Amino acid sequence: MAKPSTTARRRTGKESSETRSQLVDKTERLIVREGYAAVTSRRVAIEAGVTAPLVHYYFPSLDDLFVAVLRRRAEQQLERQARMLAGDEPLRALWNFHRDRKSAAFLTEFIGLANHRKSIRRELADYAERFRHIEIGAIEAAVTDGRIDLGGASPAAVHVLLATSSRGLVNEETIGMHTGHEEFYALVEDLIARAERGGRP
Amino acid sequence: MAKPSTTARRRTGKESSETRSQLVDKTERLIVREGYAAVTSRRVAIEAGVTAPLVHYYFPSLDDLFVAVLRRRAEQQLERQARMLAGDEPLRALWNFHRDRKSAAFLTEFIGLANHRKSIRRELADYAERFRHIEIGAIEAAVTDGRIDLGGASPAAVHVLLATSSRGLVNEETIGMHTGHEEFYALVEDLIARAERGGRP
DNA sequence: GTCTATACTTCGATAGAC
DNA sequence: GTCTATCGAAGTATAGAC
Repeated sequence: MAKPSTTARRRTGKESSETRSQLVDKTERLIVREGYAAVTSRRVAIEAGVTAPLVHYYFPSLDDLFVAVLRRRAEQQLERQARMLAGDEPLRALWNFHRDRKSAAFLTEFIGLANHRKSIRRELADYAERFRHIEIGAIEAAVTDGRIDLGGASPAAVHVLLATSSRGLVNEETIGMHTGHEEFYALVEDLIARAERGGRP
Repeated sequence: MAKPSTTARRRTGKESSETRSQLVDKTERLIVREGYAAVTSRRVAIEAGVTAPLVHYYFPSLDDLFVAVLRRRAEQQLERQARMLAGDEPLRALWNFHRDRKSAAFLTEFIGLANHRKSIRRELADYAERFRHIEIGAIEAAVTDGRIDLGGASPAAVHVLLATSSRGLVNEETIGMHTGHEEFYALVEDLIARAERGGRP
């Protein structure tokens, strides 16, 4: 992959532009379906039915485009997350939230991107920490209210368990792995059911 | 990234070649340090101190190079795995084995690669399933022998938990996330200690 | 077995017309 | 706001000399 430049530009499209929004749409699709390496200004342009220079008009560098995709998706997910956590069963809600295939694929690609692009790493880590703090807070609140009982386990630890394993499972399924998955799902179901009916073993 | 060709070649370097081995070495390093997107025939050639066409002499396409790297690493890991599982504490051994930063980074990159390259997907899934079956077998044997007690949990489920969460934790650490990690490590330590001293809660 | 030379493609990005 | 035209760099891969 060629090195992106860091030069500033004079003209840049407005955030409110419909075309700009379309470019972000198509890029997000491309990332989820074919991976971040499939994202080139030419390819995005074709998908959106415009020309490559127009992509650079809105996003001077490809990193700017990646960051825009990340921000939009993260803000949407923060809203979904808030609705999700409003319910009465935070553990089950979280588990289903993280098991979403598109979310897992999206996050996997951005972790890969972040591994060698500093500007994306900072942005991704900030968002991911925000999500985590909110979700841990929801679990803690449910424990305090007596709605769930983790049997003494730390809410933070339980959250890390659900978040990392769900992503891992989806990754494995994507490449065709299945061994142990059914058993693991049963284990998580059991843990959630146990916590939500009061923590008796 | 440009499309690799699938054309066959007439001449190809021998597996025993020292140069070939160096190319696989440098590529592995590159993948772990900078990600699979950093692997190009020119870049690998520079790292190994040879010319780009020589890379194509040994590996007609870049996919062939990736597969060679995967196979060599997997075979080395199968040997390490066997030594690891020969000990008396299979759960702790597995946990440390999977927590290895290089292994986690390597696997993360290949999962990303496998998501959009069929030949690599098959190869990776086959190896990963081999690893998993062997490790589940070791856990099952320890349960049967009475060396550990999982409290009724499935060995397969426990293995999936350790394997996926360890990889996820390393990924998160790499981009600078830490929230909940300490608590999660404590949780896993507790689970392992409990299982290895006989399963009492 | 290794290298030079090179064909050909695609990339990110820019200038400037419309 | 969108386009055509284009630059220079980098990509995969091959042919053929040594």
